[in-house]
Formats: sequence, C-alpha cells, structure tokens
Amino acid sequence: MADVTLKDVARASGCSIATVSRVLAGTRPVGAETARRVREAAAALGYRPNHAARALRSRATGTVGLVLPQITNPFYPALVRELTHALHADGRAVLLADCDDDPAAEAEHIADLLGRRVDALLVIPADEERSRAAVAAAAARVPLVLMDRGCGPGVADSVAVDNGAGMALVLEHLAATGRRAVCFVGAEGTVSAAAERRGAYAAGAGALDPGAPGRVVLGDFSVEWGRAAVDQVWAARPDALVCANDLIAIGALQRLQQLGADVPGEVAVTGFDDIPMAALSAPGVTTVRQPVAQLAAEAARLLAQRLAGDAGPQRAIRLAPELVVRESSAPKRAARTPA
Amino acid sequence: MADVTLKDVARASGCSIATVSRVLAGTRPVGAETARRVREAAAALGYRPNHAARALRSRATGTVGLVLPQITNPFYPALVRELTHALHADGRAVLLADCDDDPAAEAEHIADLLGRRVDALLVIPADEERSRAAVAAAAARVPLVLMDRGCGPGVADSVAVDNGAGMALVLEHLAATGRRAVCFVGAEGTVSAAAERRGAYAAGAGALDPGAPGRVVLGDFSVEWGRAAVDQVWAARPDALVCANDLIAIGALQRLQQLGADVPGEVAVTGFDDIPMAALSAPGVTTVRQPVAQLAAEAARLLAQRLAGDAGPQRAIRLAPELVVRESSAPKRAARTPA
DNA sequence: TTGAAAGCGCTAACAT
DNA sequence: ATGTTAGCGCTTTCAA
Repeated sequence: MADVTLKDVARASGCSIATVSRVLAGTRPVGAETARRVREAAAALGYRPNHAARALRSRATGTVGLVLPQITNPFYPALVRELTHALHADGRAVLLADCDDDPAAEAEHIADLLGRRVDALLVIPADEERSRAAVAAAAARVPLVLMDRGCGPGVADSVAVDNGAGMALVLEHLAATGRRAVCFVGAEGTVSAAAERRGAYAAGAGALDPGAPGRVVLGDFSVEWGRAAVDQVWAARPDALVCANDLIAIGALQRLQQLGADVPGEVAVTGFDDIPMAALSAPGVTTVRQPVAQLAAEAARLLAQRLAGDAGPQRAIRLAPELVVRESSAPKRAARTPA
Repeated sequence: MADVTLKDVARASGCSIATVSRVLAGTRPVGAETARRVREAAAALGYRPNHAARALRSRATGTVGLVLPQITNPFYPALVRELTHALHADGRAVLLADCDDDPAAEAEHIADLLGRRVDALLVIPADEERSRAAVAAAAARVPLVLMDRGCGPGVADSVAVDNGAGMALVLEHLAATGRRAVCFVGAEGTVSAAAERRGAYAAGAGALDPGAPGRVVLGDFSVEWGRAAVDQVWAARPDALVCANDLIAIGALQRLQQLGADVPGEVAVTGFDDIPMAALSAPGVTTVRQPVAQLAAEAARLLAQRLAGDAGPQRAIRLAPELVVRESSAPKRAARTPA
C-alpha cells in the first residue's frame, strides 16, 4: 500500500513521467495507444495523485474554504450540504471553519485557510462591519463569494436570497387571507437578513393597514425573543405576527399558545427561512423557503467562473424565495380541529 | 501581496533558508539572536508557510477528513461544531464530506480524502455493513476514528455515547415517577444507536413491568414514524412511550396531542440525543443528552495520540450520557397549567 | 549553531 | 506526440 507515484506508473507503462502526467491530468493530447497503456498501468497499480505535490507545482489545491458563523444555526446545515455537494461535483474539496460568531476567530480561520492555499473562499460573515477587513483582504488574494449575509457594499461577489421579495410574499399572503392588524417581530442590527426583512416590511405593510409599518418590535433571531415579543405586542391583539425568521416565529407561537391564543384563528404567525423545525411545530409555521440548492449552485458556478479567470464586474446575485403556506396562517374563520 | 517564501525571509534576516525553517518550525535549537531576527523579518514580511510544500516534504498535511452521512441530521451540527473546534485547537484543518447516506458516495469521498493526503479520518459510517470495506481499507492507511455509529467489530478506534447507559437512565427515571405500562418506539436495523438502545430497553424494562420488554414497535429514526407508531400502540393506553431518538419522540408527541391525549398527564414521552428541537417543543421532551463536546475532545485526543505514533490496541471509548428531564415526563398526577 | 544541497511528486517549459 | 529538465517551497540530512 506504499504510495504509488507517477514514476512507478511511467516505469510500468514504459514511457516518461511527463507523458503519464499528461494522460492523467488531461492537459495535452497524447497518443491513444499510449494513453490506454498508461491508464491501465495506473489502474493496476492503484495510482492516486499526490495532491500536495500537484498543488505545490500548479499553485492550485482544488480546495475551497467554507467559513461560517455557527454550523448550529439551524438554517446552515442544509446550505452546507448543498454547497459541499456542488463543490464536490466540480472535483473540489471543502475545508470547513466554524467561527462561533466571533469575527476575530473568523479572521484567523481565513488567514489559516489562505495559508493552506485554498483556491477560493465561501464566507458567511459573522458580522456586517467587523468581518469586513478580513474578508476584503482575503478577497484581494483569492476569489471570494459571500453567502447569506452581506459585509458592506462592494467587498466581494455575493449570493443570497432576495429578502425583500420574500417579505413581500408574506404580506401579500396575509392581505389575501384578510389580515390587517399586522405586526412585525424583527431583529436589530445591520446583518442583511435583519435589515432587509425589516425594510421590506416597513415598505410593504402600509398596503394592509396604515398603522402596520409602525407596528414593529426588534430583538434578535432567537426563540427566546419570539416568546418575549409576544408579551410586548399581544395586548394590542394583532391578527398576524410577521416574524423575521423561523426561530422567532416558533417562540412567538409557543408563547401565544401558552397564553391561550388561537393560532391561526385569532392570530396568524409567519416565519422566514423554512428551517426543519418550521414544518414540525404544531401548527406548522407558514414561512419563506430559501432556494438553498440553487443558492449553492449559483455560488459554485460563480466561484468556478472566477477561478477560470473571469474578471468581470463584481456580482450580487439575489434569488427569489418561495412562500410555504402552513397552518399557522390559515384563514381566520377556519375552525380548529377540536382536541 | 505576492507570496512571501522562506527565501525572502532568509534574505531579509541575513541567514540561510534552513535556519529560517528551523526557527519557524521550532525543530532544532537556533541562536537566540538569529531567531529574533528571523522572527522579526517573518512578521515584517507577513510570511505564511506554504502548507502544500510543507505537506509534500514532510508527508503530513495537518488536515483531517470528516466524513458523515448527512449534515442535516439534527444531531450532527453540534458534533461537527465541537469536532472542528477541537481539531482547529490542535492546528489541524477539517475537510468535510457529506455522503447523503450513501455508502458508495462515502467510499468515494474517503478515497478522495486519502488522495488529498489527510493525516487522519473521522468517520460516522453511513451503514453498519456496507461502509465496512471502505472504512477498513482507509483505516489501514491512516489513523481513523469512528464516531457515533459502529461499523462492525474490530474495524477501527471508536468514540460514542454509551447508549445502554442512556436507556437505563430513562427507564430509571420512568420507574421513579411511577410509570409502569411502558412501551418502546424504536428503529430497525443494525446501526448501533438503533440496536444498542433497543437492546438496553429489552434488558431493562422488565424491572418496571413484566410485559414491558415485549411492548416494542420498530420503524426508523423519523418524525413520521413517531406519528405512525402512536396509532399502533395508543389503543393499549401505555403510560410512557420510550422513543429511540428525539425525532421519533417529537412525532409521537404531535400525534398524541392531535388525538387529545394528555402528555404528560396520561402518558409520558421520552427521546434520545437532545437535539435542539427537543427543548423547543411544547411540552419540552425529556431526553438523554449526548456529551457532544467530550465526545469530540476524546476523538481529537485519540487521533492526536495515533498520529503521534501510538500503536496500542484498538480502543472503543464509550462516554456516559446525561438525563435531561423536561415536561414531557413530569409525574402523572401533576396538574397542567390551564391555558 | 549554521549553511549547502538534496530531494518530496508533480507540472510546464523547452526540446526533439 | 513524447522525452528531458527545471523547479514549486519546504524540511532534513550532511558538513563545516
């Protein structure tokens, strides 16, 4: 099982190592008969290229760094899955770094990955501002695609869901099902998911009710905040709670049920992202599904293009999401199945 | 920003590249003054070692492959997080491969990672039997630690939770809170989580009730199965459903609530793993928490030992889990908070 | 303690 | 179409 090298394959197939390299890497035309012999010998010996050597010579490792804030954020596993599949399909391997929501750790991981000579980076920044320096520096060295969250304008290519369009879908759905006293339960901060969803609500809610754009409470993207928010807004008896993500929606749902409120009879609850939990809660949470597979595919495609030398203008790709209607926003008058 | 090499540092600090290498890698004693100059020059130039070259020369990449069945399995993100942190703390990078529960894809990923010269592998096998060949072959080439699931006896070192001890904790807790008509909702198959939990129930449930060990229904590890299982067993009015994992428990809980059953008043429900959803459902699911951080730490330690040359006998490390009591198993007579 | 020199396995000029 | 040769950046003998 000792490592088989090009030299061994060359000896076995009776030609030079350069020829073998050309056959196996497919860089240059090679005689059909020679190619066959080489391939046979390689297979017989169980030849496996040494990526380290290849990387040293060709200055490309076939490796992409994936840097994210927290793999335990319930939206990310699906994204990671699709990204790794898309990249593996292109023959690239994925070096994973989890930053624990810490921009300092993020900067270190990025530097380490660069030292390991990743060909490119996929980054979900931990913080809109404090991630910027490290991301910008890295983007100057290798192709870099930002995902899910932004990192200031003009820093790098980016691929994300169109948060505004998603929020518009929610508002439209609520309008169509007769909700008017709508209230937004959002998140503070400049992270794009927070800011864009907030902005889209403010821009679109006026169509339902003149007072709606002003009915906004802000916290963070957590179940706890969802629970707490209900205590702030329930006294006013809104007929719909538009939550900035599914975790908030699940928290809100729980607290409402605890308070004896009828969801969706009295009040609808909507989320955003379509994490697995959204489908499993009772009632299921109406939400906006991010096109995860397509986001991953776009990111992989963009990366491949940049690696192929495309130096075109910076790109910001936004994909339209899809509304997933579940029981939490069924029409008001719907009778609940008795327990 | 062009790459700074050892040669550049050598020139800047006025000594040979060999000396610089020795200072930076700390392999051999070097004069204090020289060392200082070298370090200064390296810092000033922003030197970053080229891992590809280092790997080629020293036959170690500082990289570990992490191969798992499905990152979207809700138990894995936390494990991946702890594993990457533990390995990064040792200066290693993690190449991630998601196999989509397909042993063939798993074999390919393992072969690719070996070609990329990972120093070691961490594998959560997709299948007890069909993963064996690839895992055994890999284990012959590099240190390999199996996690979470087994892969046949004697294949490689392994680190996992003690499933039997966890199930014993659950049964003990149910006994102490007066449950007797206990029923097990498990999963078919030979994967260790399924088999060991099943076995431990069969072994321990007799202490509660002579008929308990026989009250077993088997499906898979899914919410859907949890729901379906209730329809099979509820007619007999068990006072506790011991589920083989949290997903099953959540499904069972939902179906019971739909049927109007009082949980925990009439029937307790318990899970296993303590995935995030277990805490978020209403009522919260009593479950067995896997010591994820410690599992990761043990795996990293074992790997480091093997990489350091330890050729001791194969090790199977089992860590004791912890019972997390939530509302789903509160004592029968407890009054429910009125809505 | 330090330097010179020989490669690790591979690819890419340059020859032929 | 194929072979020869020169390194990629680093570590590690072997000398000094």
